[in-house]
Amino acid sequence: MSKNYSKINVQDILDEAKVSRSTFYAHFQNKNDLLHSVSEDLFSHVLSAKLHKEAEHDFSHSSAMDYRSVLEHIAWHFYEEKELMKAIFSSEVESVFSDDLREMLLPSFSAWVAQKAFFKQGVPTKMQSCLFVEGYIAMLKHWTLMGCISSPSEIVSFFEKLYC
Amino acid sequence: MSKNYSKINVQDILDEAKVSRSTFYAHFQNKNDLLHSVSEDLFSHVLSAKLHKEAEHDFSHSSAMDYRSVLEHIAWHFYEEKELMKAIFSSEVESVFSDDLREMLLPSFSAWVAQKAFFKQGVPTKMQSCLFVEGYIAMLKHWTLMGCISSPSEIVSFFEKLYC
DNA sequence: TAGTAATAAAACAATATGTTCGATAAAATT
DNA sequence: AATTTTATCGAACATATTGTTTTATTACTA
Repeated sequence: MSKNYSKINVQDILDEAKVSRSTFYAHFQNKNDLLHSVSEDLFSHVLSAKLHKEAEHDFSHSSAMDYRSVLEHIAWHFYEEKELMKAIFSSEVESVFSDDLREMLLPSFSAWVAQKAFFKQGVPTKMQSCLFVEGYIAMLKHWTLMGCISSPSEIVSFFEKLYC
Repeated sequence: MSKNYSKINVQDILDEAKVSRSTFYAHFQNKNDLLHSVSEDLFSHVLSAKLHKEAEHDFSHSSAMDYRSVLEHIAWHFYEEKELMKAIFSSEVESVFSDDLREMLLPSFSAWVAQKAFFKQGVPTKMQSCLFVEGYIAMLKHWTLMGCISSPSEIVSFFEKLYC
């Protein structure tokens, strides 16, 4: 954690993971590719139709259309991996990760805006979806960088107070 | 504008600007340094104490504490340089530029939150400042990438409707 | 145990970054 | 007008990073 994250190269990752250069490139095309697979691991199941019971937290009874459950679910994953999330958000790969996150979240937020869960009169719908997504990502980032002081549930409450 | 902006290197900039390698490095330390100076050019005067009359738009009578004037003033600059802004927001240097913008805006937003211009009960003050800044940057980015369809004044109205 | 898959180490090519130096042209100073 | 200072250029150079390839070795598995 001591080095400037914006200057980490492939070799640093290899040294840290004690993996050889050739092995790395057998599995990933490049640095970003590695990050995408981390995103995948983190979020592949979050927005899937059936949210099954998990050891740490139970979201099995919530519908995918229930924005509060979804947002809290995501926040829980950040909480569970807070060291990794902090490292990612502090680094230059932050933008790639945020892109993945944005892509995953936008369809849901669009639906929530359309269903008036979030909606503000007189502002273009598409703009609202985009900005609410950005807002939630910004909130996760700020929360993570501050050391995840509040609980995931409080984070969603803050979000509601700010944007609803 | 045809090339993928996320993969522009120093040589591309030199070719485009018809400037030699050695001349570039005589003026800038690296690619980011160039971008910082672009940011500087764009915003150095925006939050300065005396806003003087400009040809295109007159903000000379607005106080620096008047958030609406400041936000609209910034939006005007984006509007005037919309092609450049779009290029920047489409590229990998976007995060560096956004950092500059954030750094410039945060003190003002902190003040506005403290003065209750924006303020939401029950949310940490620091979090509010950060998220309002991010929100405004996200709005400028979205607006720019969509081709600056609305006017700067409307943008600020949208912002107020979403966040006040 | 024999065969398959994963990893390692090292050499390699390709690309990008940043520096240095001597020559040339433009601008400013006297 | 002559001189000095400044800005630019082109080219060569060192260095760092990326990604590929090859061969050898380890570890799993049928």
